[in-house]
Amino acid sequence: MNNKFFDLKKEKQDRIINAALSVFAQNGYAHASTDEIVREASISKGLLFHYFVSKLGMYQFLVDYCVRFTILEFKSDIRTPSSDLFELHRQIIEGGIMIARKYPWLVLFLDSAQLEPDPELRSYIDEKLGMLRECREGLMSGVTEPAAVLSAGADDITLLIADTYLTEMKRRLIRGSFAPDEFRRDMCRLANVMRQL
Amino acid sequence: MNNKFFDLKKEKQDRIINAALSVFAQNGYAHASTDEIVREASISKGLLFHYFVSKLGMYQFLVDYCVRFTILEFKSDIRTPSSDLFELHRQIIEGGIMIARKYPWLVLFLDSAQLEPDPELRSYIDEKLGMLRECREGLMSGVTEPAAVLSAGADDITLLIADTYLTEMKRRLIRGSFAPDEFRRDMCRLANVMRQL
Amino acid sequence: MNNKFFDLKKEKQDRIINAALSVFAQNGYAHASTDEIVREASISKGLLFHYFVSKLGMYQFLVDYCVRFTILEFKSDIRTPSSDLFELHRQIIEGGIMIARKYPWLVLFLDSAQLEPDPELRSYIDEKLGMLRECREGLMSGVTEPAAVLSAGADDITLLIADTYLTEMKRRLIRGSFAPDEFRRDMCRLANVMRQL
Amino acid sequence: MNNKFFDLKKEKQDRIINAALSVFAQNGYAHASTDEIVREASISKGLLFHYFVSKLGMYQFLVDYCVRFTILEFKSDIRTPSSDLFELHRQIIEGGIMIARKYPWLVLFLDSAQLEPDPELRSYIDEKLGMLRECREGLMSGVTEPAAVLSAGADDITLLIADTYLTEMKRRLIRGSFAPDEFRRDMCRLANVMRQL
DNA sequence: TATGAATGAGCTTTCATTCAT
DNA sequence: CATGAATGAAAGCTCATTCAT
Repeated sequence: MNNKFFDLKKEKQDRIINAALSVFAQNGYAHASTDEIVREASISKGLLFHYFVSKLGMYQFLVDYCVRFTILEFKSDIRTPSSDLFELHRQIIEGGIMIARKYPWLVLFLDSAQLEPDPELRSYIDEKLGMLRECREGLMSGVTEPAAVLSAGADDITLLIADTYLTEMKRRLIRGSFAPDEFRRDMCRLANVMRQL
Repeated sequence: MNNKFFDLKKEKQDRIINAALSVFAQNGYAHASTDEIVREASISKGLLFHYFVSKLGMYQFLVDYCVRFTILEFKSDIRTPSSDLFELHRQIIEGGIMIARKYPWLVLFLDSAQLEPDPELRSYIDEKLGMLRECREGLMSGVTEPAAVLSAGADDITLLIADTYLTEMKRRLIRGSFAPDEFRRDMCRLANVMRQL
Repeated sequence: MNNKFFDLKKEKQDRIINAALSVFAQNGYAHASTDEIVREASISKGLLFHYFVSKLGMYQFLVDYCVRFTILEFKSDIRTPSSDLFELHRQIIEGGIMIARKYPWLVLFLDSAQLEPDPELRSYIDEKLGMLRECREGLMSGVTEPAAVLSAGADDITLLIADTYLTEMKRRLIRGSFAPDEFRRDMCRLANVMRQL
Repeated sequence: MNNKFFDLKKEKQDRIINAALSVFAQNGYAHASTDEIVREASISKGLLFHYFVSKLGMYQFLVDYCVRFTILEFKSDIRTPSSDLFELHRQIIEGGIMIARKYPWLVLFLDSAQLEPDPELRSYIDEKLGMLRECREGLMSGVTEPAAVLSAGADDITLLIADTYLTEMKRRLIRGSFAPDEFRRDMCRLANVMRQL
C-alpha cells in the first residue's frame, strides 16, 4: 500500500476504513465490491487503487490495521486486567465498545476474516489473528477467581459471552440500530446475569 | 439435480465429483469456476448444467453426497468402535484413508464447507454437517479408556489429532504428493507418539 | 425436410405438429425451445432433427402445412360461399372450428407468424400468408348484402369479428379451457348480436 | 439507465445509438447481440452496461428516445401542416429524410418494434408508439383536399405511401446503398405519380 | 426408426483495474 | 491529489445440433 494514505485528513481515512470494513464484513472478500466501497466512502475508484494498489492489498491493510488497533486499545484501556473472570469480561466488553465507537464494523470484520476461504488470504490472516489470540490469552492467563467457576470451565463461559456479544452486535449493525451506549448497557446486564449463577 | 447422473458409468461420475470437490475445496464456492471443473473432469459445460442445473445445485449435491458417503463408510468400516481413545482414532484414520482413496478431496471439501460464508448455502451446509457431527459424537461417546488421559481432556487430544490430520492432508494434496498408504503410515506414527505421553 | 415424416402413424404426426404449433405460437420462433417441443410431443430430440433437419426447417414446414390445410378446409367446407356478409362469417367461423378440432393452435400460430421479426423467416412467411389472404379475399369478393352495412364498411365488420375470434381463442387455449363446441356457440352468439345492429 | 450517457460527446452518443438501432432493427430484440452492438459502436462491453444496465434497459431507452426525437422533428419541421393530402405527405417524407440523416435506422427500428413479440416489452412499446400515432393523426386531421381523393379513401393512399417508403428504405439500408438525397428524390417522384391518378 | 447424452459456441452480465484528464 | 469513463476477461448459463448406440 501507499503510505501517503496516512497523510489524508483523519476523517477521510476513517471514512474509507469504515466503508471497507462494512462491505467486507457483510459480503466476504470475494463478493465484496470495490464499487460499493467507494460509493460508501464517497471517494473515486481511482483513489482507492492509488492508495491500496489492489483489492487484495486493501484487505490485507485492513486486517493488519484492525489487529494493531485492537491490541493497542486493549493494552491502553485494560492497564490492570482483573483476576476475576467476570470483571475481566466487563473490561473487555468496555474495550470493544470503545473500538466500536470509532470503527463499528471492526469486530465483525475480524470475525468474518477467520472464516475467509480465499487461499490468497489465509496465511496472512492466520498470522495476524494469531497475534490477537496471544494478546487475549495473555489477559486470560491472569484469571484466578472465582475458583468455583474456573473448575467448571472458564473457556465455556468466555465462549458464551463472546458469541452472544458478536451475534447481538451483528444483528444491530445490519438493522442499522447499533448504538454503543445502549449496547454496553445490554451486554453488562447479560454478563451480570451469568455472574449470579 | 437430474437423477440420471447416477446412470452414468461409475468412473465418469467419480471423475466429475472429484473434479468438483478439488476445485470447490481449493477456491471456496464463490471463486470456484465451473470452467475449471469441466476442464478437470473432461466434460463439456453443457453436461454439468444438464445434471446439476446450477453451480449452487452442484455444490449442494456434493455436500449431501459427501456427508452420506462419509457416514456410510464409518458405519461399515468401524462396526465395533473401540472403547480406547487412541485405538478409536486409529480406526477413524483408517476410515478417512478409505474415503481418500476414492475421493481424495472429500475430507477437505467438507472442512472448507464449514467456513463457507455464502448465505445461500449456510443453512443447507449446517443441516448436513450436523448429521456428520452426530455420527462422530456417537463414536466418541463409547470411549472409556485410558482413564488417566480422559480426565486430562479427551477433546483436546481429538482436536490435536484431527487438526494435524487435516493440515497434513491438505499440504500433500496441494503439492500433489498425496499417497494414501504413505499418509496412513505417517498418521499412525504420529498417533502412537501421542499415546506414549 | 424428410418426407418420410408422412409415413409415420397419423396420430404421431399430429402429436408432433400440435406440440410445435403450441410452443411456437406461445413463444415466437426465436424463443421457442426444441426441448419443450420434444417434451410435449413425447419424442426424442434426435427424431425431430431427423425429420426436419433444423428448427428453421421445422418452422417453415409448419407455415406451409398450416396454410395448405386452412385453404383446403375452407375450399371443402365452404363450397358455396354466402353473399350475405354475416352468413359468410358464420361459415368462416365454422371452418375455423373444424380446423381447431384437429389443430387447436393452428390459427394462433399463423397469426403469430405475421409478427415474426426473424429476417430468415420473413420472406417465406409473407409468401405463404399471401396465398391465404388471396383465398380469404376470394370468399369476400362475392359479398353483396346487406347493402346498408356494406356501404358503412364491410372491412370494419370483418376486422371486428376476426379480432374478437382470435383474442377469445387465445385466452381459452392458454387457460387450457378451450372447447370447440362451446367456443362455436359463443362466437355465433356474438356474430348475431352484431347482425342485429 | 445512467443519465451520464448524455454527458458523452454527441458523436459518441450517436455512434452508440446508431449501432444499437441497426442491430435491433435487423434482428429483433431477442436475437440482437450486445456483442454486435459494441463492435459496431466501437465501445467496450462494460461501457454499454455501465450506461444502460441491461439489454432490456437499452431497448426501452431507444424506443423512448426515437419516439421523442421523431415527434420533435415533426413539430419543428412541419410547423404549418398542409391541408392537401399529397403536399402533407411530401412534408412528412421530408421530415423522415431529416431523421434518417442523423439516425438512418430509426424509422425501421420503430417499425420493427411494432412487431416485437417479447412480452416484457409489449406494454412499454405500445405506450410509446401510441404517442407517435396521436401525433400523426393530429397532422392528418387537418387534411381537406383534394375532395375527390378523400372520399375514395385517404387512409388507403397513406398506407400505400408509408409502406412503399418503409420497404424501399429497408432495402437500401440493408444493401448499404441508402443515400438520403437520392432517396428523397425517388420518394417524391413516386408520390407525384400517385397524385396524377 | 428412434434415442438422449454430449457438445461448445453463444448469450447477458459483472467487476477489478487502468489511465487520460 | 483526485476523478470516473473505459476496459475486457471471465463469470454462470442456454440451446440448436450431432452422433454413437
